[in-house]
Amino acid sequence: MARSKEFDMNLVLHKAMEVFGHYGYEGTSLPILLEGLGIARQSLYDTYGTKKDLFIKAVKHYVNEKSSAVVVYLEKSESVKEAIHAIFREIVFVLQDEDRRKECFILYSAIDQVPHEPEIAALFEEDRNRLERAFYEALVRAKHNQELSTDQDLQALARYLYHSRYTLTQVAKLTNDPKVLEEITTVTLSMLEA
Amino acid sequence: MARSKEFDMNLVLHKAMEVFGHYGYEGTSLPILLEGLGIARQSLYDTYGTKKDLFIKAVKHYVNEKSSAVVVYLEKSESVKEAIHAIFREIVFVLQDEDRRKECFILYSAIDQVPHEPEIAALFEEDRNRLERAFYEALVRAKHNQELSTDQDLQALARYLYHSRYTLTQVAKLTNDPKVLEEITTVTLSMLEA
DNA sequence: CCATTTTCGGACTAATTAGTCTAGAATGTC
DNA sequence: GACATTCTAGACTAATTAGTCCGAAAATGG
Repeated sequence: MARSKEFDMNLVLHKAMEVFGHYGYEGTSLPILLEGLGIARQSLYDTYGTKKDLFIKAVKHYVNEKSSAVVVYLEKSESVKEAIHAIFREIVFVLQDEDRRKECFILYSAIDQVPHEPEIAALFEEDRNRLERAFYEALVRAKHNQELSTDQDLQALARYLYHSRYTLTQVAKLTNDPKVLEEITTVTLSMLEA
Repeated sequence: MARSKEFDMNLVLHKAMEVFGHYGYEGTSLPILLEGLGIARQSLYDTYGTKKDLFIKAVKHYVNEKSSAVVVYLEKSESVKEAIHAIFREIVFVLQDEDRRKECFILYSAIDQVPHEPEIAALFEEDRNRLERAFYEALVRAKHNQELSTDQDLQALARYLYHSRYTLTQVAKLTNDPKVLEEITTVTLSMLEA
């Protein structure tokens, strides 16, 4: 028999998120990428394919992981409002952590590639459909429960929530003040109290 | 005497916004940039300096131009609410126009460079201070006029408005549907009716 | 110990990068 | 028409780019 694979796929993908998030897709050179991943050049090509392949893998992993958690929250929670608050609390919390925030910025780099990489564009279209539906259904449920009393268009509100979550990483790029993220989130979610 | 300058600085800067906005700063190669600008290589270096110099000039021009208009709106308008609506209507309108939207995306590329280019970071810090103050003072005025009846923290609301305007370009990157921008803006500004 | 596979490191290529230089054509003022 | 300046086009450099190839070291299970 032979030597067994020793790369932890998950770990490497998370490191890739950090590197791509920090330098952007085009801004990440092979040497920088390899140093960030801690593996040799040949190992990258053997195991993950080209730089673009790895980028797409990392983006898919990030988006799917986060979005799945959001869907679970929305579907399982007793209180829809509390679920939504928890979802935003989570992303704000991560963005406030000096270390954990790093990988979030791959989202920004990924959106940057939407016009140039059809696979990335398709990924976000699917993600948007999935999450907008999840938000919408949760909002409908909350309305029926009388948990929600707003008379807003729930479809529009769902879209608003979907994009608001993602735009927090842009806000985080513009300021390091953790308070700002909280303030903005507070205002954003006050929408649910109308 | 001699031949006179023939480049229209404004025109070239706007073309630069479109190119950098489309390809991103790192994604824009010299050949692509020159073709987009419609000038020769040497003319670029003679007139605008390096690629980075031109990028920074274009970003500054874009941000200052747009933000100055916002400040004017906020200071001169009779109705603060109407001014804010007009400000958002304007950006949504531009983002809906197939041609005019192109240059808006330099904002996205610029924010991408905030962690790497101190001059860009300083520009946004100044811009944020200026606009948050302008929004805040307008909101205070509206509150005194009884035009605004919300009991939100006006400082937080000002920050929210500042970032909401900028995040619209991220939304525009994710979808071409012009209706989405309107919907999201409607929800965003419904905040003022609380 | 052996066979197999993984990993590594460095050499290598071909293309592309930003930026400089040069020579000449175009343009405007006197 | 003479002169100063701008603009262009292309050659050129030195560095960097992504990706391939090769040989040896390391590790694993039989």
